[in-house]
Amino acid sequence: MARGKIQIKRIENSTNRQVTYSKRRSGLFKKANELTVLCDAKVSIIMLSSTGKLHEYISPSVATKQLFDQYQKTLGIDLWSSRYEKMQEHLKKLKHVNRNLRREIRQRMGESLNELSYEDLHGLELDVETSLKIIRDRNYKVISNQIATYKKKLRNVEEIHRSLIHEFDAIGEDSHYGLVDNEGDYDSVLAYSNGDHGILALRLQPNHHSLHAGAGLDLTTYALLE
Amino acid sequence: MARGKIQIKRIENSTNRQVTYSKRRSGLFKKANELTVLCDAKVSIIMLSSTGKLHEYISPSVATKQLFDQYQKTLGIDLWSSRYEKMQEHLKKLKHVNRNLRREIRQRMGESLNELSYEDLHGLELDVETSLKIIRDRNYKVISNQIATYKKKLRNVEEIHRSLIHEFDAIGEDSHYGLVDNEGDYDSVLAYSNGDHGILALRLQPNHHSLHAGAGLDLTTYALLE
DNA sequence: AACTATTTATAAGA
DNA sequence: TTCTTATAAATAGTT
Repeated sequence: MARGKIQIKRIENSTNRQVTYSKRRSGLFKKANELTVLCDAKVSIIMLSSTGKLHEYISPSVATKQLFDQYQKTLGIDLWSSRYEKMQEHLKKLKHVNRNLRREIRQRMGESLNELSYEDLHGLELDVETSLKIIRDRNYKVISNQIATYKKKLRNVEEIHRSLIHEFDAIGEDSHYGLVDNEGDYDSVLAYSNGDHGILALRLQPNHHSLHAGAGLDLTTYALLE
Repeated sequence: MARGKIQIKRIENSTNRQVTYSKRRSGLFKKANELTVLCDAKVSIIMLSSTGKLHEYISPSVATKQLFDQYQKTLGIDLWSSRYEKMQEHLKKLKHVNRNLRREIRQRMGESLNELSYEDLHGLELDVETSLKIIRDRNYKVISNQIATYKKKLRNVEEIHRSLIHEFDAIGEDSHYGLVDNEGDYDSVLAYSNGDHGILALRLQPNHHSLHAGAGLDLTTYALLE
């Protein structure tokens, strides 16, 4: 545009290209700024040079995001926002659900009961009662399974023990005392397994025990099983 | 730039502003295109006029999104994606929390107990027992408050009734029979209020009642109160 | 980065 | 809007 007309085509000389890029870029930005001021417009320019460098112009008082938002809104293009909004909705719903879940737990724990009507409060009581019953049954089953396993193990060991004694007697040896010590251990295991009669009773009449008595019994049982 | 210099400041005349916007816009786009070709650059221009109209220039062979992606990548600027990622993280966390909350509720209801260790199962039992106790106490309190209110109301009515009878007796009239019928209603209300002795007993020894007996009692009480 | 001859953009008017 | 045109501004090539 001066000292000779140029063809609008790629400048092959890399240095020249760089220089022209720099000059024209500032020219473009200046024009953009004038336009912004003169016409009260919002302008965003993003440029990437052939060498990968990035430059941008953005009208004063306009956030790039804001302009892009309007851009999308105007063109109806899904750049990101529709996905973004869907996510936001999803988030909102999840938060709401979580709030409700928390409230339900709190109420099942006996908090925030003021919010409940008579009917709901009563329903909650029945519900928690049922739940407790189920949990107790489960607990009983787990414990009695354990005990059954121990009993079975015990019977096996006793069997082996008896056959060993039988063998020893048949041979007529006197290495007997060492085994008597072990027999003491078997007895204590037997004592544990006898404990389940009490638990069985608990199950058959679970509601005749006070809460703490029941809890205490279970605690003891656990201690025995470990 | 011709036929007189102008100040770079907002053009107040709306028509002139529009015209200038249009002219300069095409000028800017032309320059942008020249820059694109001459320097092998990628350019995106987005403009919003003061009237809200949007125009854009985008270098041939460059998708806007692609350019924005590079823009973000190059500058590391949070256009959307970092916020998007944060949201996604947030969502993930919420979902996780949600899952846990649901599991807790299920377990408090006696489901999915397989996942629990002995200790946890036992802890859960104790926990639900405690919760049930709290809920029962609360239930009792609500009910007894209601009963107290009814009693108070009843006393008022009785008071009025007595004074009425008194007045009638003093006057020596014989409009007595009609009131006897009403007295029957008062008695039945009295019967309700006496029901709370049973609930009091429940509270004092709440664990001596079977679950279903307790529930039944509460149901009856509600029926009476309604 | 500065200069400047020339091209280009454009303000005002039609 | 578009065209015209006098003039301001941009800039290619040079230093």
